[in-house]
Amino acid sequence: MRTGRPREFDLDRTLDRAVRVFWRQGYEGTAIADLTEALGINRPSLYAAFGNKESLFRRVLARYVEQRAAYLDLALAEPTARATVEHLLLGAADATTCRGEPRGCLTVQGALATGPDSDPVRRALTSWRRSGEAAIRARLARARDDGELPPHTDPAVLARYVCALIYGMSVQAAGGATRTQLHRVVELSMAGWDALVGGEQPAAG
Amino acid sequence: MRTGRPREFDLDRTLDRAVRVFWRQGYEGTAIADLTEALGINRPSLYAAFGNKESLFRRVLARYVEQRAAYLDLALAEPTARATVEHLLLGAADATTCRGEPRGCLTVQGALATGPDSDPVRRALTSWRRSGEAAIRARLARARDDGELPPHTDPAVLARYVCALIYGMSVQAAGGATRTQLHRVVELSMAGWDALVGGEQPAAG
DNA sequence: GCGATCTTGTACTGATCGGTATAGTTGTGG
DNA sequence: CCACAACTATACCGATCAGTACAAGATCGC
Repeated sequence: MRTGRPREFDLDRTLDRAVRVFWRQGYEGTAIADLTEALGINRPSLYAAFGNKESLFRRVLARYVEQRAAYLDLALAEPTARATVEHLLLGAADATTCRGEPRGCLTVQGALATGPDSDPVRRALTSWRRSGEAAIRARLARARDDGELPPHTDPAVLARYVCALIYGMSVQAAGGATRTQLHRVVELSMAGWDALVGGEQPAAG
Repeated sequence: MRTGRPREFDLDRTLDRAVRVFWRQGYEGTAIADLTEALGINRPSLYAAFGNKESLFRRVLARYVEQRAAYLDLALAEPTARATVEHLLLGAADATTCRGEPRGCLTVQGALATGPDSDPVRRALTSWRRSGEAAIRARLARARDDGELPPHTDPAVLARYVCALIYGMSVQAAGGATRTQLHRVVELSMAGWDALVGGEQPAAG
């Protein structure tokens, strides 16, 4: 049995609040004082529960990815490449424009350009984005191998194109773009997909 | 005639160095000590020449836009909407992947998510991006009115789509994407444009 | 109740933040 | 040669930074 004085705050609930602070202000723009105030706990409690600022941010990132970027895995599980891409774009548009939550994407705006001290955090975000791109590329490669996409398509280029749209919409969301506006961008992108890849059905023979 | 001891450093040359520091580290990630070291001047000289950190950043932004984002005006002056869009995308791909210079775009990564203290700077960048989008939208609206684009096209959506690609490529460049990789994305995007808008020629009827 | 163990709040650390006072230096105009 | 103006360099300001020492408070096993 765990002895000692019990913690007076809920770990997950507190972590969720920390997610929003880092999401809104970025890693370097967030001071420990901002966190203790938003979390309603004292400094030593924060350090005891989450370690230093960087390790807290990494836990925040993990929770953000698990909750807010869950659409990624769902999208990859879609039966077709087209559905995957549409799910990705719509998921990004929605996740970056949630009412009552910060605009944009933590993995983009959390630490895009930083001073040397924050380099490890910046690299962690970059690494996460790259792994996401790799997963999308693998999914598109499978679609091509299955004959769903034309054999001449380059999954790497396609994945980078899709991710560029996702990151770009995230930047626009951070700048105040509405969900409706981003949905229009997604519609346009999917129309382009259909025009380029050849409609909603694979080649009929 | 200007009397007094002459300045020992070149203003423009020093400003160019400041551009690179803010470009690489972002607004909040840049300390005055970083600047004085990179610029080779003392703290009071910096303040006398450029004012405080925020006003220096605004001058840096103006110079960056004038030099590194010059492709924007050139693109808008292209004779066709297609040439404009291609110029924009290629210009962004090139400007964010210059050898020997920071990767990405200052107007995106300079202050995408910040603490409250840096809010004015963040808003200034957002405002600049929005004005760029508006200019592109106006150019595309003109193309539609001239009959170059189908009458049902929505210039606002199209402009947001193009800007999303630009910002997205900028994020990817900041994450280490190469110029060649981004050029492939541009090629794909332009193929989509042609497939969607209907080829390189306006309707012949 | 007692000691062990953990969390709490307060108060503090050295370092760094943006910004400046001040004195010394180097030039120009008369 | 002198008075003045602008720049340079050092050294400093209060505030804030991330991180912690320490003592009081709370809960467990015994």
